[in-house]
Formats: sequence, C-alpha cells, structure tokens
Amino acid sequence: MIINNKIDPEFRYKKMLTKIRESGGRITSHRLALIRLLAASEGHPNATQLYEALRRQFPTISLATIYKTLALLKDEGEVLEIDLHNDSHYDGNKPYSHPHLICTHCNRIFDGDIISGIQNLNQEIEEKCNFQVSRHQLVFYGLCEECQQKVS
Amino acid sequence: MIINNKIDPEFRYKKMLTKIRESGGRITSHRLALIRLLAASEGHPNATQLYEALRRQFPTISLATIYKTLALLKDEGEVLEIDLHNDSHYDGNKPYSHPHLICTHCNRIFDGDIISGIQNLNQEIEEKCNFQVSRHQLVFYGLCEECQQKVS
DNA sequence: TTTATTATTGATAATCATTATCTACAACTA
DNA sequence: TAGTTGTAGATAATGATTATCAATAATAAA
Ligand SMILES: [Mn+2]
Ligand SMILES: [Mn+2]
Ligand SMILES: [Zn+2]
Ligand SMILES: [Zn+2]
Repeated sequence: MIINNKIDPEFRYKKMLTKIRESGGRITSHRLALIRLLAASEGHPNATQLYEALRRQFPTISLATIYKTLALLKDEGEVLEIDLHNDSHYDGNKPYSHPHLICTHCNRIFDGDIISGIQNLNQEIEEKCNFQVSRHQLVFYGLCEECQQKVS
Repeated sequence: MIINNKIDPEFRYKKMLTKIRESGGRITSHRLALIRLLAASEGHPNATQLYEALRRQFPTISLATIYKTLALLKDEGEVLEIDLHNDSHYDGNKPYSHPHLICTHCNRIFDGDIISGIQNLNQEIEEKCNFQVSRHQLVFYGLCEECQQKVS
C-alpha cells in the first residue's frame, strides 16, 4: 500500500470516493477528476494549480468547484490543508498531520515524514508544557538538494 | 537577560530602537509605544489587537502604521511573524524561529521553546532529506492545561 | 534656534485568495 | 423514466493586508 514513500494513489482515490458517497455526496465527473489528482498530490498543489490542471480536460470547470470539493474532503479528513501565507496547498495522499520542507528557491514542497523525531515531540510537549496535542503543522524553510548547488 | 522564560522586554525594546535608528529610520511616539508592546509580546498579538491596545493612549493611530512598523521590524529580524490562517500574529520578544502551541478552545498562543528536540530535527532533516534548513514555523494545535479540565 | 530635508503618518483605495449566493442542471433513486 | 435534491458555474462579497499620496513631523544642517 506504500510505494516509493507514497500511499498508493489508487487506494486513496477509492477511499475518497467511498467517503463522499457515505456522507451522501454525489460523484460528478469534475469531482472524479479532482480526486484523482488529489490522490496523487504531486507537488502539493494549491486550488489555482488544480484548477489549471483540470481546465484542459474540463474547460467549463469552475474555481469555486475546486474550493467546494476541497472543503468537503477536508471535512471528511481525506485532505490535509497546508496553510501557507495567503496560499493554501493540499495533500490528498497523506491527509494526516506531517512535516513539510519548502524550498525558498524553487518553491517546491517536499514531504518530511521520514523524520523520526516527531512522535517524541508530542509527548515532550504534553509532559513539559501540559499541553494536549491533537494536530500540528510543521514547516521547514530552506534549500532543497538541487537548489543548494545552484545557489552556492 | 532571561526572566521567567522570557527575554527582558527592556532589552528587546532598546535593541529594536537601535536597529531602527541604524537603518535610518525615525523614532516616533507611535513607534515607541508599539515597540514597547512588541518587546513584551504578551500573548502573541496580531495587528488588530496591537491597534486596539494602542488606540486608547493614541486615538489617532492608524492600523496602517501598525502594519508598516511590523514590516519594518520583520525586515530587521526583530519581530517574528507567526503566519496563521488569514491572521498573522507577532512575537517581538523572541524574534527567532521557535515552536508555538495554540489552544483550539481559548485560542491562546503559547511558546513551546522549552522543547529540546527541535535542534535535533534540523540535523535529521539535513541528513535524511538532504535539505538545508534556514528557518521554520512549527505550530501544535490542541488543549492548554486550563482548557483540558473545562472541556472534559 | 531656525530651517531644510525627507521619512512617516493617516485616510482611503486596491489587492487577492477564499466564501457566499443563487439558479440551472445533473446524479441518484424508486 | 421521472422526481428529488445535491452540485455546478457565474458572480458578488468578504476581510486581512498593501499601496497610494498629500500633509506632517523627526532629524540634521545652518
Ligand atoms: Mn505532504
Ligand atoms: Mn513566541
Ligand atoms: Zn529547490
Ligand atoms: Zn486553552
């Protein structure tokens, strides 16, 4: 089910469709296409990027539909919103809290869920701060491997 | 210089004034008052909260002035912006990257810089992801000590 | 102290991502 | 196949933050 540090997009696709059906939602062609994109979440796209990607095949699709479907999936816990400065990006492949690495040079967003220290953090916070963590958004800014060479 | 897990506000106040002078900026009464607030940064206020706090003593102060001074101090590295969903909050007491704990019940923002695991994270990211970290924004959402009892 | 220079102010318009609104339409179901 | 109703697309509204600009005040020079 995990391929190349990524959950099988096909599995995620079906899971999202099921969740929508179970909540009484309808499956439209536009939703199908959007969910297919989100299931892979290549590059953690934002609403506009998803809109542009879908516009070719569906010229009549509306940006509002993107936002409404994203909100729906977020409510169902099937999409993670990465809240950046006036620009939300989305991960439908790993809809749970996990760290992200953002390159300040090429602006790409990488998954940082290989990092092992995260689990311990929650526990340390609960012990030292008496704070009960339910979710988190951890963002690290810097230079990705490729850009380190370009910039230096 | 560190009192009660907080940098001496007086020290921060003087440091910010020096930085503004050094960069050719002028010291106005409104800036003085705002910097005094930021140096303590009680509760990590946002622009509107700073505005409301200063309005009593300075009825003619403008929200634009708050934003412009915040941008100036941020450029000088003397204020940390905590970028939340369409609502930036500020820490002028600890202007460097550090974790924050946000209570989803009372909405208060706590400092989480007691946590020791952070230093190790950057190193782990550089090793495992080949990503060179320059700054971060780490936000943990959950229930503060007081609210855990109220909610349960 | 007086004057000249120019950064800063406050009022207000502009921006821009995201939401809300509303009617025609299409997805499900009996 | 028709009826019910959730959804789509167009567009207006929202709201935090920025940009604009003439009047003013902070600083330095005289
Ligand atoms: Mn991700
Ligand atoms: Mn802080
Ligand atoms: Zn890069
Ligand atoms: Zn609380």
